[in-house]
Amino acid sequence: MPELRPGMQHLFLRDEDLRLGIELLFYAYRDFTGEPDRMLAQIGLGRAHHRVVYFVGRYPGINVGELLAILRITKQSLSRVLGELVREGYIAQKQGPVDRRQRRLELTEKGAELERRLTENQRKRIATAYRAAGAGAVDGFRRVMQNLIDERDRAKVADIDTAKPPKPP
Amino acid sequence: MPELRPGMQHLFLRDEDLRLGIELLFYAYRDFTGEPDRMLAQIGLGRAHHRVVYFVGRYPGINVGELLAILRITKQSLSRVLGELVREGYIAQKQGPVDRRQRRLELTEKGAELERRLTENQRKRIATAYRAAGAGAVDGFRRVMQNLIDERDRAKVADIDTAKPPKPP
DNA sequence: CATATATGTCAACATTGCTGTCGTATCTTC
DNA sequence: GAAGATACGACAGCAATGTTGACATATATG
Repeated sequence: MPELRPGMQHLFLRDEDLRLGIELLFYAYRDFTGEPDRMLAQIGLGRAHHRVVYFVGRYPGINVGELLAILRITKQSLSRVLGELVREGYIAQKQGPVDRRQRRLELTEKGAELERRLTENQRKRIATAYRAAGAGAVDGFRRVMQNLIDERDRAKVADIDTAKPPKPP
Repeated sequence: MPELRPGMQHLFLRDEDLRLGIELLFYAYRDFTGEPDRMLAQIGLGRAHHRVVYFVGRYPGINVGELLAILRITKQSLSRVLGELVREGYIAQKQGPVDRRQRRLELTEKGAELERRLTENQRKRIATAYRAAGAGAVDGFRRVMQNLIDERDRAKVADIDTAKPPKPP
């Protein structure tokens, strides 16, 4: 490593350094989603359902448009998944209090329980990795990940220091 | 942050800290794959093709079984994607020199060119994020990501310091 | 009232995973 | 050399999740 001063602009990056980053993302994501996927399969749901349940739990009262902006899928794709979750009693819809065209989404008790089961797994994986890597590493992890995200969504993922309340964008 | 000493075992992790990690992985992966996906769509290929082309480029002469172990998909799934890549001249197969049941895979010139175009995009995104986050952050990023990966595959992603030659597992 | 916005819906299609089954070539072992 | 294991390929069918395109309805806004 040429230097260790953070903020340095002249980082010397070999092809191998960059490929390592690419591969870390591939393997980490593969394993991060593996176990929840298996749990979901047992109740006839998929990863897409997890995403919806996760973000509805994260931002209670979020509306469909905001969810679409986070997931970056078409409303038709979301509609199918969301419809199933509503029909099966995981998610409840309420008319928007100010704009009545909106559907504000919330987890039911059943939905909250599913979300806990699924996310608990990922929470544990993260916690284990954080502890194994150490607090200093966690900060670096966050900084790099933030910068991997498209600039327009970077603020959406609140940094721990600026600790914003979990509000929809 | 309670401490900054790496290797610390008593990291205090709030639910919010862990959710941030979960979300960073979601958003980063979403954006990391976005642009290559769009490029692939234009030539009638998908993300699965990118993965295959990437790892064949990374490990020239890799055989089917090794590729399956990396991708963690069934051979039937791989077969479809790999077959297309071979038929369309992106990948060449050679009989294994010692075990003739094996197919050793290699990129053709056309395949190497595709791999360059696709991966160049991700390489740039990584490089930009590394530079924005600083060299110290890069090290932390790697440590956390390594620990997110299933233990049995952790060695597969060589750490930069232990810099193993790119050899198939 | 006119227009824009938020959402839902129907239909058709592509990609990428899965299971199950069978076949062939080749290696290994007794 | 025969028997069994292994590496790979192929066919069939299915499910999840994404896409486009078109159209409908309710509500907000000017």
